Amino acid sequence: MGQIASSVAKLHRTQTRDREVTVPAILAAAEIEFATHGFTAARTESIAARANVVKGMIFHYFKNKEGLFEAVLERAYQPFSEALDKSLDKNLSATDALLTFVERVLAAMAERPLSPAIFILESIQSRGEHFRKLGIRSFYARIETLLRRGIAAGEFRKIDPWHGAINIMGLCAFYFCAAGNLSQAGKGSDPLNDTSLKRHAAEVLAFVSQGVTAKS
Amino acid sequence: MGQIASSVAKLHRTQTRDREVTVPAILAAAEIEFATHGFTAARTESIAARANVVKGMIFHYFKNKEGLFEAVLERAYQPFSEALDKSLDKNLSATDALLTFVERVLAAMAERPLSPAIFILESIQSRGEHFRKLGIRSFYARIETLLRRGIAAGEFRKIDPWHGAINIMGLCAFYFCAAGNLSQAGKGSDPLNDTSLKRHAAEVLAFVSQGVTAKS
DNA sequence: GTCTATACGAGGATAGAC
DNA sequence: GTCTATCCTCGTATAGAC
Repeated sequence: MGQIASSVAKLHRTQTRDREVTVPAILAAAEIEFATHGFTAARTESIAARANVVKGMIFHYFKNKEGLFEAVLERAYQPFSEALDKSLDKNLSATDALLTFVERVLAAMAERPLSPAIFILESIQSRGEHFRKLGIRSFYARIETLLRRGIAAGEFRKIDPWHGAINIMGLCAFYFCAAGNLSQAGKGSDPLNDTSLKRHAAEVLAFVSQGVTAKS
Repeated sequence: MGQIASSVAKLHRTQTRDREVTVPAILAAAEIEFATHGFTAARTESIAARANVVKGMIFHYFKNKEGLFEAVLERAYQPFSEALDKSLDKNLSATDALLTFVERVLAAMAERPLSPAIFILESIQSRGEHFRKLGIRSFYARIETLLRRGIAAGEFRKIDPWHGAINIMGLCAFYFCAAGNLSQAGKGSDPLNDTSLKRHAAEVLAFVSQGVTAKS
């Protein structure tokens, strides 16, 4: 066998990359693809290319496109769920618990700027079954409970806790979803760079703080 | 020619429906389709079926899918643009102008509950060229100007006008985008019925009002 | 202006070698 | 586990009759 045939054989030889490399690579690539295109418009081929694997691997590890999507959703939801857990466990006043929560949510979004888009896309496309599995229902319900506690304690004004929870999440998330346009519509600086994100966090915290607390 | 052949001929005969019927029907159907699926995942076949016309009509009147999409975007944007125009023209205090604007935006969204989703989807999928044509840039810029005026007058606290504009739009729009899930995640009542929408409007107005005005 | 029929490409998913 | 090759469906867009 000559050198040419040998290197062709090399090209075709199975690369040894185990699950622990391939799966995270696919998940990371899929998050980008789903977050920018939504479920249907996302292309498995693009995901595979970005993850630097072959398309078949997606079906090997996740059965089908939907299985991959659910894995991505679950992975994206975890930081938010944890943010809520951590903020409620401690014995904080309602105000402090809420602001801590918002801070953590914003930090989670800053670390994963695409995750808000995934949830919004899922919401708009109304494939709500996925959300039920993730326990989104209880997510909002727990924010509601926190708000109710603050109202009862006289710390918050008499907002509707359900709408309050939505509005607070909206303040955090909308910026990230609109960032694509904002970068064109707005100023020169990238809305997702560190400086912009810090300012966003500060602005939202101030807005929430002043928006929900009772006038003294 | 027998009766059977005659009625076949009737079935195939051109229906006389002019542009003034067909075009609005297509636009309305397309708004629903694009708002729930986004540009790529939207199906011209579904749009045609919903509009009760034949698929070819879409290409006849709008050249291609993208032409239809732009027409839908333009149609969806108008009410928001008008809401801003009307609120700024009058000689109102910054506070009154802002609250009037928010009220009008919310009314426009209530009337067209899918329009926020269209803009968010457009934003996420970053086809920003469309936005530039619509003048979204100046849209946000004009809200900024209004906020700056209120800050200068001492009516608003020292928020960042750029983030303030985004946050205010986020408070209005997020609810509509999340409505799909909210209906499952939340209470029994439909988040888009009259009662829910009125409450949303009231909650957002209160949140904005208290969130931006300077403490006296 | 409205219809039918169809070309044409894209993309999800599978088979089977290594 | 990884790769190539391929099947098959679906969806945009066009051609051309009426």
